[in-house]
Amino acid sequence: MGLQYTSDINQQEMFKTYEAKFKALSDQLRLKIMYELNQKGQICVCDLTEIIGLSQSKLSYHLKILLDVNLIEREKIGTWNYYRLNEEEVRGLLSEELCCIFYPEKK
Amino acid sequence: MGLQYTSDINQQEMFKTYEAKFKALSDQLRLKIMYELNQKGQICVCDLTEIIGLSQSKLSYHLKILLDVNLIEREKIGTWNYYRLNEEEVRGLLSEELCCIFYPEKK
DNA sequence: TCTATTAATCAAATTTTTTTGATGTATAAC
DNA sequence: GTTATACATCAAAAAAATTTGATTAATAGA
Repeated sequence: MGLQYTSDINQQEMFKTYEAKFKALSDQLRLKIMYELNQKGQICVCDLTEIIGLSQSKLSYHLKILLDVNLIEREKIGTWNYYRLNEEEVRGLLSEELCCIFYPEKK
Repeated sequence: MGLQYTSDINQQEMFKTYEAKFKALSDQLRLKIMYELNQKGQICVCDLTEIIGLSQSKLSYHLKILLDVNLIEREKIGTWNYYRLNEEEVRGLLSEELCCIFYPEKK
């Protein structure tokens, strides 16, 4: 069992949190990003622009949205920023059927 | 090449489908609607306006968005339209932790 | 040092969503 | 019939998200 959200304040906070997470997922480009991160495990921005065919600033914009709601993680290595899925977060949000957009098989 | 072409099309269709579903969920009011439908099982629009405190036209607008992506179902009984969750759909999309926004216990 | 590459961020323009109030249709109640 | 309630839908206004191009800063290599 998860946490109990009995008070209206907490409930409203909870809805706000999930609103942001679902909003982050409600975009084809960002779903494609999630998919590619899942496929490749970890990618730098420079490679993602080629794979997805987005301008760099557009990609940065969408990555930030996913990062802000904790669906993906960033690691800086020298000049490059590598991104990967936050699998725990994704598993807590999405059905096993989708996890982790779109997980090839159960672990 | 034809195969690849076809699979890209399907993938794009898939992303479009999930984009719409997540977009429907990416709103506090609609999450609250989902929550109340889950709590009450089935509600008519007239009661929902009071419970959620929305104008009727606004509520109809948001219900249609959820209905269009198959997350909720409608049944007309006399003058009233009753809405309820589409549990199968919700289970196929969301984690057990959330299902069905926010399912009280596992079945 | 000078130059190229990586990538975040900003402001302006554009596009999409949401809200609001009004209207229309159907059923029910008197 | 007349009136009230239920609810979908429309068009215009308001609000929010996205795109674009430019700028900036940091690192790496010649």
